Formats: sequence, structure tokens, C-alpha cells
Amino acid sequence: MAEARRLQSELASRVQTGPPLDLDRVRFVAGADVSTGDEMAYATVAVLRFPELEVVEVRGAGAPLSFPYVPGLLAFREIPSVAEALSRIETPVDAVIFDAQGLAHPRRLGLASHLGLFLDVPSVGCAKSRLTGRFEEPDRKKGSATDLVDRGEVVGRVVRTRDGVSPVFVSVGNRIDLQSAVDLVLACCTRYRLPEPTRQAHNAANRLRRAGGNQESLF
DNA sequence: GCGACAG
DNA sequence: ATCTTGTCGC
Repeated sequence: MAEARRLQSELASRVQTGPPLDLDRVRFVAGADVSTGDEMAYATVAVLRFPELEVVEVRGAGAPLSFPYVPGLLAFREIPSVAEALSRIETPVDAVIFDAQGLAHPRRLGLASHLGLFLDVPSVGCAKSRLTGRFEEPDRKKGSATDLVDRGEVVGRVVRTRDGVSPVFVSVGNRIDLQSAVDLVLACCTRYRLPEPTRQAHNAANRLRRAGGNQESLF
């Protein structure tokens, strides 16, 4: 456990904040999520055409759960399945959005940053709740956002993706700047609180788990 | 020691 | 995350 934290601190130095991502040149965005059972984790990656947000590919993978859920160490529990699902994607994606934190992490290496280090594309962390940092509630209208500050540094943005809904926590995963990460997330939230790629992946992961890992459930 | 704590 | 029916709000 202590060893895992040590590894995070070491890898954190390799995370790249920036450069900005030109959304006008983004063609495909992927979303990744995991559904867990008693002893298995089912991960899926959904690729959507951008900015239309139509699903063009969905891939999944199952892996035995060998690590418990410990706040701050989520990556060690979900990486096996997610990494496998990501490797199965054939579409050349321009960015990946994770249902987790990126730099908004105690040691600056949330799952989105950890996995982002092994991807050659920008990664973004978009979590439904806070892990670390302080913030003020953003205004209730869509697009409003406030800084997420931890130990004196801005580690992310608390973003209202729809009028009145609870805000999401956006942070840099790797190879992208915070502003671009927020813009990408907002561009992916046309109908729901969570970005469409993430929603699609979430639904697919649930189906995959309920189907006991049967890949055909993804179609 | 106490409280907080992604999914 | 997962377990679950009805129900409050736009």
C-alpha cells in the first residue's frame, strides 16, 4: 500500500500539463469506465465522433479484482481492466475522458493521469465527486465553474455541465491544459450531466458485467 | 487522535 | 462502485 503511494509520487513528475487542445481539430473522443462485481472488474471504452457525439466504437475487457478500493489508490484497482479495454480500441482517438481524477489527487496522479502516462493522446479526469481540494460552489447555470484548490495550487475546476445539476470535477489527466479539458467536457455535455463518452462507456460496462463478460453485449 | 475519502 | 421503490423537481 505504501509502495503504491510511493510509485504515484514518482510517476507524478512525468505528467504533462498542456499544451492546449484545439477542439476544432478533434475528431474522436473516447470515454472509459469500469463496472465492478464481487471479484471481477469490467471496463469499457466508448469512442464517439466529435462534435456530433455519435458512438462509433465500443470495446470492453474483464479482469479479476486484486486490489481493494482505497481513496487515492483507485488506479491500482481499475487499471488492469481499463488498460486492456483501451488497447482494444482501433479508432485513432484524439482524447480520452476518464470517470476519475487526474491531477486533482493527493499526490497529483489520479487514474486519469496514471493511465494518461501510457497513452499517446491527451487524457482528462472528470469525476462526479471530490477527492481532494477546496472550492466554492459555482453558479447554478451551465458553464459556470470555480477553481479546485489543493495545498495552494489549482488542481482542477468544479464545473456545472447543465443548469442546476451538481457540478463535476474536471482536472488535467496528461498532455492537455486545464482550460482545454474543461472546454472538451462541456462540449461533450449536450444532454446530460456527465460527458457523453463517459455515459456511453458507463452503460456498456454495466451491460458487460451483467452479461458476465460476454463481448456481444456491447453491440 | 479525528475527519475526509475518485469508484 | 453496488444494493433498490418510490418520488421530488423541472
